[in-house]
Amino acid sequence: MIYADIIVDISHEKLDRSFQYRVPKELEAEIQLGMVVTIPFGNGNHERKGYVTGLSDKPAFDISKMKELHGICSSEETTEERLIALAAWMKNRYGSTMVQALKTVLPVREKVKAKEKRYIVLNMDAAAAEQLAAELESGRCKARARLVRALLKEKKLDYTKASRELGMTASVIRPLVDQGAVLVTQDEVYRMPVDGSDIPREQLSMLTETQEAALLQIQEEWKQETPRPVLIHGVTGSGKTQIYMKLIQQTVNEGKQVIVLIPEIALTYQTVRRFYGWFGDKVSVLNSRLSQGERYDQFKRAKRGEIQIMVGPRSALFTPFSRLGLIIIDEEHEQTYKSENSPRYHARETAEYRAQMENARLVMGSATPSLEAYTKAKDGEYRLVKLEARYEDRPLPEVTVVDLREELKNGNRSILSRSLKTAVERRLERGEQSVLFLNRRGYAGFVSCRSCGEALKCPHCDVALTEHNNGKLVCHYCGYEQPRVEKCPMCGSPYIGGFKAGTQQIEQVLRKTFPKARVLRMDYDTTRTKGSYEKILSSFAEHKADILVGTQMIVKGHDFPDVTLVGAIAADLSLNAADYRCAERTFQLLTQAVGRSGRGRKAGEAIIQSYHPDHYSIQAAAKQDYEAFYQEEMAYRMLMDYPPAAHMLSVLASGEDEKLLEQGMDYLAKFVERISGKYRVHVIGPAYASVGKVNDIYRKVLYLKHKDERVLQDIKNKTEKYIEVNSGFRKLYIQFDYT
DNA sequence: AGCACGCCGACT
DNA sequence: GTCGGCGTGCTC
Repeated sequence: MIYADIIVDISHEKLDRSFQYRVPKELEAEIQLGMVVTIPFGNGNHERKGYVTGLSDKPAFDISKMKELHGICSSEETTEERLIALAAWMKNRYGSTMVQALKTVLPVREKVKAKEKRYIVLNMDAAAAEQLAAELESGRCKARARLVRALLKEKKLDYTKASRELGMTASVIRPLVDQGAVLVTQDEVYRMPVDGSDIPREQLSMLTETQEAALLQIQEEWKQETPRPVLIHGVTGSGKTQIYMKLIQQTVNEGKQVIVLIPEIALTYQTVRRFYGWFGDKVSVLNSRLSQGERYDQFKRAKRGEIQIMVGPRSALFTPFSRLGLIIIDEEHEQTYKSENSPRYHARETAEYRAQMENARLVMGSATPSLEAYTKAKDGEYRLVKLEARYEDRPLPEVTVVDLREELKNGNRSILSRSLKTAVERRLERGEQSVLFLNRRGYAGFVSCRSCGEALKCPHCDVALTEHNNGKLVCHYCGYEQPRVEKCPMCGSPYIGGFKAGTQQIEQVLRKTFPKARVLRMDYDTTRTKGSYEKILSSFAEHKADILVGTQMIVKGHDFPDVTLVGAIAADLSLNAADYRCAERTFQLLTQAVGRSGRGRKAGEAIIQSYHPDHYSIQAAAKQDYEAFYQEEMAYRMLMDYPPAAHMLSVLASGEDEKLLEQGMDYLAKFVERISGKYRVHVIGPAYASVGKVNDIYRKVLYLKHKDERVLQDIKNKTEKYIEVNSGFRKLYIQFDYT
């Protein structure tokens, strides 16, 4: 006897789990993981669709109460099945549940139905409704009267909103529907995220010689029997985009479809415009601001073959194309390609798998490839294509690294070094623009005591509080607020204050130092409202300001031809993050920043301020020398057994009970040591996670390192089982992640 | 989501 | 007692 775990295709959080059904004898040979089946469900035994998420020969439920599944839906939806197979792979690779993997791969199914616009409307005129309401009130039907009254005020009510805000349940609404008093309707109109119809069509521009050579190499690889993924290593401004466009065009001409992944931050109106300009209505663009409904519409259009090209962030990878021919990942090194939620998949790996599964090609590009990808390219797993020349042979900007320690020794306590100050002055005189950025990733403008060194922390989240302009101290995790303090709560010293390194402070310094300059600020605070991001960028592009100051978001992918100076205020803020990738991130950011200078006809300059001017990531970035950085960084990773030299698995546990968490993690660490003895796995921790406490939930983490990924996978599977059978872990939430 | 169950106030 | 509204909980 075979039993199948099935996820019911109904959209509700309550049904977010699987149910077990008997598989009829005649279907035993045929049934497979990921298939769509029909099942009787619920009290009325309504027939519904479900997905097979597990098969077993042992029942996990009282057999006398178990129903038998009806049949297999003939695989009309082959794309869907392939995506379910992808989900199954993700489940194994990243260690999530099948439900979570399915939800990631088929957001269509549950999210859509949940968000599908259903409305309640009156089915009678106002007078009749008024009478009905009165009748219902005089009777005992208070809830129904409430609904009718609400409908009199607002003739179209959102179904879910109505049930939440008015406390309606189906048993209130249904009798009214049966009675014919109201109607439940739903509209199904495509909502276009961006209307591309008014954007003029453009011809693809001619390729330069170097671009043409790169294109030929890629096409040559595609002619191989089993084409490898291609990694384009092209310096900033070498024109990778033009190559992508040619490849997309070629693929579409072959009658196949294309997915283009772009980091969220680069999905600006400019980018979207370019795609529409080149490919018109063959393209659809996704972004995270789209509602679930809008997103679903675009997926549906893709499934029906109405579009051939999908552009979007990480999640666009799951576009249900049936004839997928090419996946492009731009800015392959970007952190956003790694999902933060379970399954914590990486878009590069997952794209590689999907491409292989569907016989599609994969092309990645970056000016600063991730160590993982570049290592694979070096090992011949990926085909490496280099694109060295800068577009129109523009020279690289001249880079100066300023030692901030020297500045302090010479009595300059300002955020601006003397060289940066004079450089900005020169731009102002010449009417050119400057960009100054502060890499505050993972860093907050904390308040600390200069006498005991203690920083003020959030009582719930154990992270440093950030000082805002209004004088309040705010926790960026949970939103906790407290007024500014005059004395250090630890030692009573009055010497307590902020570390003045936020973009706001820099903006103030700039305004004071250059009173005539027009300064624009762009950071998380100024880009929160809709459209403000584009507004700031376009007003700077139109030269309505002289200086743009902001966080790293300003150095990603925007072309400002009049910018001839880029300054990194404190390059080493990111170097001090508690993460083995901090040098890589610093190098990437600085390289990108330097590349932003001198994109127009005028020569550019870049100034990097740092307390570690000799660090290889800063030196290599200054010289735009990727290879030098790669050698140094790879040596460090090999020495320390960090990825990609070895593989690393993190086990993150969280729970409300700190004692229990501590005990559980210690047990887990011992268990892992015991079962991994013969493999010599390196176990680190357990330690508190970098954010040790969020909303009163404690978090601890354990790291495992080993050269062979399969060893870690084996340990992960065994640990998962151990956790499952041990009731001591019931109250802990445990997540695995390959970092 | 959709169904049964059971509680509770109103009326025979 | 009984009837019906309406919240609650379960679905293999």
